Amino acid sequence: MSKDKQKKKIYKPKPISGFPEWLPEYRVVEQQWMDKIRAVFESYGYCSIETPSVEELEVIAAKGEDVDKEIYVLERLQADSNDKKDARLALHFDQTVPFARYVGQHFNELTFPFKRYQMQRVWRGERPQLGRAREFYQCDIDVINVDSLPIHFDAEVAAICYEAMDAMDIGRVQLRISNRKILMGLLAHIEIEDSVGVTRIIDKIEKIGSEEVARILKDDLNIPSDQIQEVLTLVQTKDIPSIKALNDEMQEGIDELSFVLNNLKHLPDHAIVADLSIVRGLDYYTGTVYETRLLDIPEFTSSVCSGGRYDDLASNYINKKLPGVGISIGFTRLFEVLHHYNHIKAGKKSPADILMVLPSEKQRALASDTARTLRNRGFKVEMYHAPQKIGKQFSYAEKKNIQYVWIPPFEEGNAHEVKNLDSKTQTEADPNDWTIS
RNA sequence: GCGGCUGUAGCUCAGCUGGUAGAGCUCUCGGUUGUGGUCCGAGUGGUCGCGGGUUCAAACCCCGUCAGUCGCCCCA
Repeated sequence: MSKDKQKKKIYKPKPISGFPEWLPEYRVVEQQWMDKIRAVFESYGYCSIETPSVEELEVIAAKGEDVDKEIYVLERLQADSNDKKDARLALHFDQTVPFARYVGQHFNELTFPFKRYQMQRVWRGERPQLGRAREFYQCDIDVINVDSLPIHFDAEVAAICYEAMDAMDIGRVQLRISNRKILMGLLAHIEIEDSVGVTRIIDKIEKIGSEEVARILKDDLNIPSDQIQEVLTLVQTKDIPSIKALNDEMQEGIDELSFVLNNLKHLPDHAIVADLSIVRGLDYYTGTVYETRLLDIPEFTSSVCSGGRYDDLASNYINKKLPGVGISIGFTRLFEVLHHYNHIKAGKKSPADILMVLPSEKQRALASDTARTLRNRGFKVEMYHAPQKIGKQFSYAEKKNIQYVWIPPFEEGNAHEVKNLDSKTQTEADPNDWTIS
């Protein structure tokens, strides 16, 4: 062994911005949350599917040029010069598009209405910020049907997502619900052409205020003042039944939204609110739209759970009309934001219930047998890795948040003992009938 | 992709108007014989983001570059 001073070249590890990872004590919480979401989704009979991380670029890019710049494409480091260009693969940037493709592809094998959930990572090449990553988990739940889909599903998916978030102990959340037909109906009635442009500005009303919205609509889009007033008045109305429909589209939107709200009456008061300023950009949404706020973290104003209804998302892939409605829980966003504001209590660093002390090499077989007995009885038991000083073994248990330290007899004929590190009590114990008290 | 701010130990940071690096926490070991969190002691750990320039001398000044971060666009 030479004592050379020359150091090994170390590549200094650093986090990759936008690609979050967690220490064990937070990862365990992340998994618990996912389990809870899954349990709630399944309690309503939604099944799980998983699609590949990649889709053909053509499938993904179908959504429009605006998202193009956010798409990561997959490429081998040394691509052959004769690789086909038209079969490029790209990482999916949401789960709705892959879902639509999936339904189109497996149409004949699925039972409709098809209700599924999907909890996977998605990738977007954006500038990362708090609550905005480049690789993140979404928990999508959608229902899709042939020809038409009953409106009560619009209420059901909202109720499911509320229940799922409520199960995670993340404080109060509020779903804000709107129906695009109401605003679009008005815009059509007053003959505003650029509905996409208008809705995009309206979407910012809470962030920049109604005066600023009015100014932009006037200065940038040349909308007449009286029309702006009409739009702003509508968008700030909280009392849906009081709205006067100016055409069929508006009436339809009002009816649908009222129905959805009525079907969510069983939820707590703060949980659901109508908000006509929610329009969700220029998406494929055609009716109900949702956003969700964390009421206990007012500093964070972005939505943590959004979605809506779409008329025929899969029409690109199959010659059928397949309307659907769905919501996506922004899992990583939720987790990151709550972690940032210290709303997440760290979990245990180890899943083990018990640390089995290894008194000496001679007692390894005994310790190992005892551990096996306890495992067979359902306990999670970690064997200490070396016959080191007992103090060291205790401090290891302490550091890993393992509550019980099991001490096998140091000498034959003596009793086993267990110490509870929380209560500091130590008692004799039999591995065949000991229980956590 | 565009604009503001920031890059010193694993983490949080100090380092005065340029004189070749420090603290706290973490981590490792020790404070004797079979018992953890506290306390005490010691130790490991830094091409001062990277490259160039000015200077006798640069963590500090200048230029460039990269990265991070906040805001915008957009969105979960």
